[in-house]
Amino acid sequence: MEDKIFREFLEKKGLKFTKERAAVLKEVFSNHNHFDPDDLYVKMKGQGMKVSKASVYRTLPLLLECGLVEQVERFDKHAHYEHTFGHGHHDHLICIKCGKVIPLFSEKLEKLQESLCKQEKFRCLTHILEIKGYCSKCEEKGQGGKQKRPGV
Amino acid sequence: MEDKIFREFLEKKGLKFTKERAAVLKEVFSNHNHFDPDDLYVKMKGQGMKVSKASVYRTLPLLLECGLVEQVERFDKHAHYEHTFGHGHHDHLICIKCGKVIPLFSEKLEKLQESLCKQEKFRCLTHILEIKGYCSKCEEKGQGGKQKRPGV
DNA sequence: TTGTAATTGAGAATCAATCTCAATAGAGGA
DNA sequence: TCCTCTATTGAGATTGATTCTCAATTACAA
Ligand SMILES: [Mn+2]
Ligand SMILES: [Mn+2]
Ligand SMILES: [Zn+2]
Ligand SMILES: [Zn+2]
Repeated sequence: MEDKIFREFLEKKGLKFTKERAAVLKEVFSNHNHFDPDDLYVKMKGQGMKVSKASVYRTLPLLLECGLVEQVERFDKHAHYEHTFGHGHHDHLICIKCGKVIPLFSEKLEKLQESLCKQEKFRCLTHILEIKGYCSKCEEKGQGGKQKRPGV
Repeated sequence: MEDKIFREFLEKKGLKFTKERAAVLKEVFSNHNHFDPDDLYVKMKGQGMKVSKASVYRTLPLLLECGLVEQVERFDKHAHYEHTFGHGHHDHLICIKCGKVIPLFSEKLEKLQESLCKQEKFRCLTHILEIKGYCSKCEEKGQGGKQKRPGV
């Protein structure tokens, strides 16, 4: 399914559905975790797949452009992604103590954003909402100890 | 005012309110624009102020920690900030064609986020909401032409 | 004044991301 | 099939923001 979408997207742009691009796509959709480009590259190499780092870095923006993946939690120094096809768009609650990422979706929230954009005559295409704080576990344990993700 | 806040914050941490830190603070509050660390450094140098890049990069996280500045629009490759003291928190609409950044604040939106967090038993501290699309001007001009900010 | 710890700046180091470029692959045409 | 043209690839070099290192300096309190 995502193959079809990607293939058609590439065709429309006069680009080819090569095995390297197919491999990246496949890996991206192999599970539902968030990932960063290097993770992906290492994992593919580990499985004996044939790709270069350059191809990974070149393919991800294409997947982004055709809407198969979205970027998430860029408070780290490098980009993170997740595939979105087959899921819906969602936002993220991020625990600054343990690093846990909790997906959040609210129709009401989405609608409200849309209506606010309309008021500004702004045509909204995408958005990123990241809420940072303490997850229930870390909250009850108290906030002592070292943050896993300082500077947030 | 912001001097007082910063000074007390530093004191509480056993850090000193040095002239370098004071200079960065002053520059950050000299106007209401968004900025990035290098801009700030160059501007300070241009005015003959005495700072190093290292001090700028060291001071900004402190200002972040004490709530005098917030980070915004990290879709560029480097960090951007704005001072928030004396303003309220607000979110941003970002035009992917011309790069314009439109501040947005909605009490309703903030409250809704809070209540969603409560449902998840998540203690929310901060959040970043960035909505990307076309501003009214770019929308009416049509979307032809090259994006100023590709990859968004 | 002296001791101690924090701070500073210059430059080196890091490291994600991008770019370069020669070698390849693939599609279509002759 | 053979040729040509263009897109693609990977290895490695390069970039550029940020962080780190470390010797020199400063601030402060005893
Ligand atoms: Mn997610
Ligand atoms: Mn703003
Ligand atoms: Zn947690
Ligand atoms: Zn615009």
